Amino acid sequence: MNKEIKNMNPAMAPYQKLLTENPELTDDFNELMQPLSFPKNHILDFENKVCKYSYFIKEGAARAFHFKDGKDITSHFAFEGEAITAIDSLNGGKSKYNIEFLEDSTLFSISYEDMENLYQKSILHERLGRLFLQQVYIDLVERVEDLQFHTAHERYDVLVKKHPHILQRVALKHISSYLGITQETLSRIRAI
Amino acid sequence: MNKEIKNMNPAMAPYQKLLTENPELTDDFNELMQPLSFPKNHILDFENKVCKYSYFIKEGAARAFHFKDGKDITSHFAFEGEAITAIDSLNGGKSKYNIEFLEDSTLFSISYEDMENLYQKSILHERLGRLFLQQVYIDLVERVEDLQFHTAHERYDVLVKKHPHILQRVALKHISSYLGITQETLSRIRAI
DNA sequence: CGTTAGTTTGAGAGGACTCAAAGTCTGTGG
DNA sequence: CCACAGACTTTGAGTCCTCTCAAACTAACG
Repeated sequence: MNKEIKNMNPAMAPYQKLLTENPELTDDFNELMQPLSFPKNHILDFENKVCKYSYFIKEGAARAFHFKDGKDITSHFAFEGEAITAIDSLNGGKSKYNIEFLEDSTLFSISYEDMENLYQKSILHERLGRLFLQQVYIDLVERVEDLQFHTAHERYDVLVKKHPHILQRVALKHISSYLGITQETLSRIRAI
Repeated sequence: MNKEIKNMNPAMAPYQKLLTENPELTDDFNELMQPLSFPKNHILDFENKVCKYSYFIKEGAARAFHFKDGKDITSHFAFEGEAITAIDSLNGGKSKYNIEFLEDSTLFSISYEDMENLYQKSILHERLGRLFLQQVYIDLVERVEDLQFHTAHERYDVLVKKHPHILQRVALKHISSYLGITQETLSRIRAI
């Protein structure tokens, strides 16, 4: 959550605006966050387990992935200032996801339980949660549309344009599954 | 919002639980909702306009769609008890979506502005918004995964299994674009 | 400097697309 | 109540994109 505060720009998302206007919110979060660090390639294995934490990347990079028919499929990337979790455990069930660190990373964790307690602290805390979810929801709608009607080539172009840093920091095999295509197809797209 | 209250089941989503336990929340929403009705085929045209309302279907059905390269693409269906809006206007910008009613429909509308005011009314109101978004986010994650690595045939099977009512009430040409495939391909899948 | 992970290249198969045409359904006016 | 027009769906033929399987090349790391 720290980084967003520094990035004050006119197109700031509503949740970022709320954070800049209420620094105590960040403080409250920080109080409950546990600092952690993991080396490159470390895996948090939540498959068939209940994940009880959200992770906020301070330095480094991570991906969420699962296996489908034996194939490794990446569903999410997170870099500095971004969050990652086994999202399907958010309302208490077992997850199918794992989280792998793509670089030596430092991060903070906060348990869903602490987060729920924090939400009860004030209406502003609840609002932060709501506005944050609103933003990630809108972002995800864009991703759905991207997957729904763009060709592999178009999806790659969108990624290059919107998230160029991913290309520079993530192995192509992970990017290909994130785009919903094979490594070979991605390689051929890039060759053009 | 009304229908959810009636549907009490053990796997109730957290936001539904909150509503059943706090009927006043529903009352507050209902107070601000405007009843509306539209005939089949009626279109709410928000393309390049700012949409300021959310709609909750009481009776009937609707879809959100937009045009890509001249083609009509459905991104969302809503039936009794479900919500629909031009989602990309949620933080104030112009939309690319339209909403079409697929049956004669009665519904309620509530403006984003009223909704924001309602959220300020109490922490429970905020919480309802947060939990609702949490649920639709989780649902959307499933849809992303579905699009990301299932074949056209698998996506159709998922739809049949998870949302059989859609098949019975919506024209196949809309279902095909929702699945990200052509009408012809959908027809051939169904023929098997 | 060898081993392994990651990426590229090649050939062939299959799925989904486009364009075109033929059925089928639905609603409206006579 | 029937007939017709327009919308919707199915079927067909050919093409292109993406996949799989296989092998070669390249980079990273101990």
